[in-house]
Amino acid sequence: MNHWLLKTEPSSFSIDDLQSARKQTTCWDGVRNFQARNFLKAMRRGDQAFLYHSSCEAPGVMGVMSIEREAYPDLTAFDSLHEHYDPQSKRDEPRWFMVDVRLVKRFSHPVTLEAMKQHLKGELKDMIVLKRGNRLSITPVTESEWRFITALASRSSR
DNA sequence: GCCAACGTTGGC
DNA sequence: GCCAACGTTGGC
Repeated sequence: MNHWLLKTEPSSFSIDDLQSARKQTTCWDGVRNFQARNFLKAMRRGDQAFLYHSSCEAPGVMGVMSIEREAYPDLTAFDSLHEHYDPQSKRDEPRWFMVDVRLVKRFSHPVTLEAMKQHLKGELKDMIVLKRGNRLSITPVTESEWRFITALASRSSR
């Protein structure tokens, strides 16, 4: 099983939105970056992913999701009225993909970016999302990073 | 609102 | 294939 981190701006889609979604499941659409897309396509059913809030007051990991459906064509790319429309993505040759995710656990105490930065020289020194200038909306998370962050979340909720 | 960092585009 | 210009991301 692999682990991932998926960014979202809470002003457009937040963990609240996922929690109130039917079956607490949604399609993760709108990814328009090739590297991120390739990670999307590498996801397997049962993989787990952090839900990360970016561009907000307190950026950080808000909870855990599971991959419910593996990559399939992102339909919003075909819709000329959609803000994520991409005329270069064709139905018979899709350029962009999405997966379905389900909320598994909402942290009672999110692991903030600030908290993660405390470990920049330790356990999280290689974490992609913490690297300067990082803009990738989907990144792999190593097994040890995953364990460390979930431990932080349970520790701070005591 | 600012600005550094980065990916993409397009002219050559 | 290079690279400048441009648009976007995201922390602060």
